[in-house]
Amino acid sequence: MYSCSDHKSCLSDALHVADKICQKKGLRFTSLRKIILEMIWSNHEPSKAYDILDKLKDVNLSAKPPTVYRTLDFLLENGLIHKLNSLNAYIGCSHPLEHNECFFLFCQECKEIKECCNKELAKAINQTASNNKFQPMNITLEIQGECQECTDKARL
Amino acid sequence: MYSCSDHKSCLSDALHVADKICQKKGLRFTSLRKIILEMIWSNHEPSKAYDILDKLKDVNLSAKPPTVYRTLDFLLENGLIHKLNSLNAYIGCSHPLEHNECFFLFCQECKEIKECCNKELAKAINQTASNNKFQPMNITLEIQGECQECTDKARL
DNA sequence: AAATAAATGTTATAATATAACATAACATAG
DNA sequence: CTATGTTATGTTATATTATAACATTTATTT
Repeated sequence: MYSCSDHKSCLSDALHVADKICQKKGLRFTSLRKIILEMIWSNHEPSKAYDILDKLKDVNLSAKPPTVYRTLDFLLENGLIHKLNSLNAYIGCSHPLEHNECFFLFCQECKEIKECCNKELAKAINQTASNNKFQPMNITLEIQGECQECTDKARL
Repeated sequence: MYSCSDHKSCLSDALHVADKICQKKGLRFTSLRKIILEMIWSNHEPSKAYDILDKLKDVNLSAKPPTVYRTLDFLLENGLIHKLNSLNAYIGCSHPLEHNECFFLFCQECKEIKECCNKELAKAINQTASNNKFQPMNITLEIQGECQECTDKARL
């Protein structure tokens, strides 16, 4: 699904923005936090907590589940990653600076995730909530399906 | 959130429709399936698998996790219940006969769920997917927040 | 340099879910 | 009605995801 012409810059941008955000908020972007964010950004596929743990053990023998989950919590709280509830997995946030509701397209073929923040859609969702006299606080919208590239490939 | 004036009929309707659907599809609405669907419909709150298991043990000493999960799978496959991914919980489907995309409002105060099938919103979601050249197959939309009643109560 | 706060280490366990194989109940063809 | 195949349930074991609670280390502030 993805055509990030240069994933290296994709990754380094993410780390740079994370650093910036932490500075701004007076938070510490420790090496553990950086390493885990780096792992999550190693590709555009969602990362599983225990896969992160396994990789982390290569550099940090003493890594254990709380090591990972605490760090994921930190990254989640600060909008640097998102949790995909339908997959029990985590993905880097593609625009942590300009944030509001955002939605996910997950291709079941190539396993890649695309984050899409669409104001029209956000409006429609808020409208639905308000029609139901409901005050939305947290929205999970995850669309599973097939991306164009994979559909095309299947046709060959 | 809910004002089903008569929950007994709410429940019996659900069981009746489930029976009808199984008959139509040539499936067996066994007593285990019926009991579990009944438990899920005992209120409008999402049910957790292991809570169902605990209750089930009162009537079926030998119940074990697969007993519950297999039955949940059956009910899910046949559109009689939905899984709420953001809660790891299950809720009865309020209109299993006329089905397409449906969305959920979960009140964090009273813990009740309202299923809302809104064609406008479904259209907006499909539009977003199609803008991204994406073929949607399965949509998870779960809105957490506060319902009117709970907001009002908090104001007292 | 001491006191405080924040981050990480560590042990244990909780909560959610599935794989694999055994047995029982039901459906149906002969 | 009974042998046979199929569907459902029982059973054992284990995988996966996540958190609680307390100890230690590292950083920050006084």
